[in-house]
Amino acid sequence: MSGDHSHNDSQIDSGSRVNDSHKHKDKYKDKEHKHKDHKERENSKYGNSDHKEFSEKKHGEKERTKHKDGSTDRHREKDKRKEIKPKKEKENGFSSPPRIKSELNNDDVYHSPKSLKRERDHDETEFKPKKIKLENDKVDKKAKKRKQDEDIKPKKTQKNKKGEVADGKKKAKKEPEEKWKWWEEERATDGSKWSFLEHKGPVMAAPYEPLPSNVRFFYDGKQMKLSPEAEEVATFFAKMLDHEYTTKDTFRKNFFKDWRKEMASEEKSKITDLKKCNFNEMGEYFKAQSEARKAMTKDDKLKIKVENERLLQEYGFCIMDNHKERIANFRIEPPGLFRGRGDHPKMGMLKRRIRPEDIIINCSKGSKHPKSPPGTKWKEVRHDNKVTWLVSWTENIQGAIKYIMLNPSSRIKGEKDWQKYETARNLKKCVERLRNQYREDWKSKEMRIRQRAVALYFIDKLALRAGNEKEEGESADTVGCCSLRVEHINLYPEKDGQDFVVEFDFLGKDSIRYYNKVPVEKRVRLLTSILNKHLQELMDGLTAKVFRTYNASITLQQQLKELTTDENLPAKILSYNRANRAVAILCNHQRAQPKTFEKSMQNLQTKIDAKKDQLSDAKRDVKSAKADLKVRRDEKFKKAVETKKKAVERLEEQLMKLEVQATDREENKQIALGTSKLNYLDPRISVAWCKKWGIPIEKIYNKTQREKFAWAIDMAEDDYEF
DNA sequence: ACCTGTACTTAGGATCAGGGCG
DNA sequence: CGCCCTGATCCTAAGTACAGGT
Repeated sequence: MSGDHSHNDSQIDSGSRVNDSHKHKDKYKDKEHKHKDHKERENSKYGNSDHKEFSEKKHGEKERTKHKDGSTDRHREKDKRKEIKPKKEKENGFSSPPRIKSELNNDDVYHSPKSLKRERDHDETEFKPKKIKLENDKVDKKAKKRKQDEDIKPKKTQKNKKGEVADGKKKAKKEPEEKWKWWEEERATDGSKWSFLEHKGPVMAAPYEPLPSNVRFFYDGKQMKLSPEAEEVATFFAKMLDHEYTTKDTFRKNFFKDWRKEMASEEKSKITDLKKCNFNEMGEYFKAQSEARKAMTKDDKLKIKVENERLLQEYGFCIMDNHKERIANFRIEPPGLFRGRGDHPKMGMLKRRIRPEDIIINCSKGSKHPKSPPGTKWKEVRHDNKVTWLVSWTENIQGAIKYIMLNPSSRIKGEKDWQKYETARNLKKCVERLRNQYREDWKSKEMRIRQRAVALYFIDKLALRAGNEKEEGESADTVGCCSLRVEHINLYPEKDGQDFVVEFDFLGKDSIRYYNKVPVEKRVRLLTSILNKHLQELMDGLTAKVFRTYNASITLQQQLKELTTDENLPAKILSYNRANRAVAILCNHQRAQPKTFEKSMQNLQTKIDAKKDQLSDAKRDVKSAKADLKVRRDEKFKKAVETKKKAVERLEEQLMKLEVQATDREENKQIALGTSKLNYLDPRISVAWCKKWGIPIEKIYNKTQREKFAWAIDMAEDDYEF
């Protein structure tokens, strides 16, 4: 932790969220690339009470954006043409080396990638996508089939479309057909998400099993038998006994209030104070259960595994348009106590059991729709092919709708993902124009324009999230760009040798702290709907989040270019991870340092030391073998020398691997790479990199990831340019 | 203009499983 | 061969975006 909380002491005009931006603009402009962004962040999930007060509310107007037809089609047409990009490219070729290397603990050294990335990108000029009509005229390359970047447009057409409804019904053929390449097919253009959909419905939560009678509950020291309803809720609490949640006031209060609602009337009149409740036996019981589970014979474990597999086979797949597709979450969420993240006002509330009567099923009219459990009814069975979900219900804590949808490997998710990256690539083509524009807009005499421009600037430069409005008191107090409040920012005319530094310190999504100091200006206040409306006018399909995708992907591409050296494989992988890490830092993807981190680091160090010892022994052996050889030139000794040398080499390689691993792990202790890899990085960049350097894709993507990115793995060539 | 509801992506932590190791 | 760690998977909360109604 950098522990730098200095922001509180020197309040420079915190009230001036007013725009006097332009004034400093020019200098910023020029020095932008020389400054270093200090980016530090600390994990402060759950906490950080200093962020609590609201000195003001958001306000402002909201606007509606009408546009868009169906949505899917949004990007359709434009995406049709394929283009061949000229190799060129060098995103922003410029220096400002990211010292990814030392980023940790060196807050003043590490330049958050964003700053490097954008200082200038001359793309625009250099980036001239030509829309080449011809099919693969570009035979050049391995005359492969599709060339990387024809945008989302699929070329290999096929009939389907209307025909689907019909054939859909005939049960997808044997299915596991040879890996279906949906990306080679046409997409629907009418806003429909599917033509045929059949599934088995959700797996309901297991019914409550009352505790054995020897597991007792005590109130005020006296044993008390609870009604099953009250007992079930009590077990939820008992299961969390050693979690710190149960010590929090809000949690306890919410829990107790909801618990009492489930009590029978005598229970309710007796049990009036949570502090007098003793759940220990219950807690112990569950602990014992989980111990027992761990200790099960492998036979029993196997049984469970088989059963799970059966469930998966039966409920884990659906038929959508002739293909059997994996469902992501086919189980209904079981009841329990709500665990919000951060300082959530509703933590501890009872998340109630979902009954069939709460559930809406969505499927094809002509399909065999799932039957509700005996004696029950679904709330509704509908046939809406304008949406992708199979099952939905309304959750009782926030009143939000929950859905069962398909796995990321499915066509329906994959297409959308692909489209997302194409939109980001479109942004690449006009990002320079947009940047010039918002810089111009800083000078506008209209406050709204200036605010909008400043917000956009931060979203672009710092990859902040949009910051939708939230209902106060309904969830943790977190913000994004458009909802930042004065107390989240401090302005310093001068700090650490830089002029006009803005210091951000706020809790973002999931109550993850964002802390960063950056030279720049202004303050913001507007609604995301207004911002997005503006963005939409600038580029079809553009919204605030596209900037995150764009900046993440472009940063990866650049960093890979910059960091990859012609070394051994582990070193290359390290480079990849560092490039990935640069993105994760940009996007502020954090994780709690693993509890076992120190220990595992030590273990690794022990291994390294041992390896070093072995190595020096081996080296000594080589020497003595050589000496022997000198004394007596003889095949046998010669061989011995060779063998020993080999051993040294092997050990050196192993040592190097371990050291790389240690470096990687250390640099990564508080950084989560998975989120960006899964959601922000155009997978084609990674695939191309692997191809270019001859690295097996398995080193970068695990099985699940390869499934999700099958489309990219299949289509990207080594020269793919984002 | 404003509000509400819906759909879908993004997110970190909890839990699980299986491979390496003493 | 059981134990320990790690990476994979599961879980579901918390975001973004936009439509539609008034």
